[in-house]
Amino acid sequence: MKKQNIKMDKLPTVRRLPDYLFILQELAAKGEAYVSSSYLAEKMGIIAILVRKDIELLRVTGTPRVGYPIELLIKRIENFLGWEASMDAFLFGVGQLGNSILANRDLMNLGLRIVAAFDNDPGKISSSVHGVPVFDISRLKELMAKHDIGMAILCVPAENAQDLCDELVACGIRGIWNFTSARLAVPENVIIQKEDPAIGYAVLSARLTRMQASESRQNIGDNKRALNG
Amino acid sequence: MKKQNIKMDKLPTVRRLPDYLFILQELAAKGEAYVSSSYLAEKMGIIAILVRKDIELLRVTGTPRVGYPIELLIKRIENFLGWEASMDAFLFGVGQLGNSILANRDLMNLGLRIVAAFDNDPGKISSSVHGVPVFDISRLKELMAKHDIGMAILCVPAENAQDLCDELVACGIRGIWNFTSARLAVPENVIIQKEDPAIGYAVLSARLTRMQASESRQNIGDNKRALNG
DNA sequence: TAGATTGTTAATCGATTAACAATC
DNA sequence: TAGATTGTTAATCGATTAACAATC
Repeated sequence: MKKQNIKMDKLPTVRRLPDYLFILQELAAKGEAYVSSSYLAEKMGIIAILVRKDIELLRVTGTPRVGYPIELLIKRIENFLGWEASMDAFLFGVGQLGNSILANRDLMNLGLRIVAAFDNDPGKISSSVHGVPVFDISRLKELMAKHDIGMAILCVPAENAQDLCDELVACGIRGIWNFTSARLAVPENVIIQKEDPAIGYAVLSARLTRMQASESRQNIGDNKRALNG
Repeated sequence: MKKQNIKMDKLPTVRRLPDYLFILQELAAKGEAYVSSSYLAEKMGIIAILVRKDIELLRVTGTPRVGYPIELLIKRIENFLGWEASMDAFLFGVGQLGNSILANRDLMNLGLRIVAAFDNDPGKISSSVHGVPVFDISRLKELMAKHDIGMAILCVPAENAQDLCDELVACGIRGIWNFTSARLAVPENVIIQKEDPAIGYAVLSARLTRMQASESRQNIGDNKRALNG
């Protein structure tokens, strides 16, 4: 049971790919065939050379003065992410958070198919929440055998997360998308992706704090200038 | 209107701080006074020297053979993130996602106080959702004047996000936590933190794909060895 | 041809890791 | 004193950025 899985190569690029994909799909829908690195850069808020480097990684070559072929870019991004085929998933914990993930159309559009949800509250067992059947957690093994499940989405209370995780690992799950605040320990061959709102909150807080500090420094500077002037 | 705000310095460290904080608070609750870098490293799944570098950035010094003072670490992390005081926020869009954020106790514990929520559906206006009053969006300006709001949390449909964002900027908001899939354009002095589940999904997908590929390569290797043997 | 845009090679920058001296 | 752990300095690594040649 290790806490850390193998490091992902090219992580910054991978993190940008969904955004590229979204922009490219918009262009494709408008009937565009080619896109320049500078166009993508402007849309993404990054610089063009970085876009070209990302595209180089996707092994797509462009044409000077024309740009890069949009359909091929889309195909290569999907290939890079393993998104050519849709992925079947189970979701655990049909509370507020679980519900909001079941309702998320964006993830569906990216090929995530939540084929069943689980809860241990008998009141939540039902034939369908956002079109997904909800089962008692006791039926996990039975239903795992019936589906080819690529990942489990965890939205249960943090205190139940490790136990559930162990059960999932025992059932042979390879990917866990962890929306709980629990730090899960898993074997090396299981991949965990933790989704922690505290991180985004921390980054935003830190930037706001820095900005306010720099503004008040500037104000002091302004006052000084005013006094000097 | 620029899409990109100024780059955050020391972003990788900032992203680790909430996790440190959580571990340190657990230790403090158990009555511990000191912690070693190797203990923190093991809990976080990183190496000890990286922990020491992060702590160096927090300007906390330790004692050889004893470790680092836990209370001071906590204080310095909170200071670094601007978390000494709680932050008042408005939340926009009381759908599934908005509800799940209103229900999130972890964020409350980090000092985020959502003092009001807004929606344009009359059916959702109520005196309290998870203890937070829900107002019609028309009352935004009036209520902005009454509170010292540090950030806005956006959970509205993506197609309404830019309009709302413009209105918030006009009201003087400085920080926007964007849970919609919209790419928002704001002036340079407004900070946006986008929370995009597609990124986590992409990283997990990519790692699963890589792992499967390396495993099947290994199997081929095994077969070859078997054939050769 | 002229000019825009890609592709390549090198430089820079920042984060991580290593080595080891200092210190309790 | 011996040994564990911090603190410092340097090395490495990977991502970003710059410069410019190649190409349509």
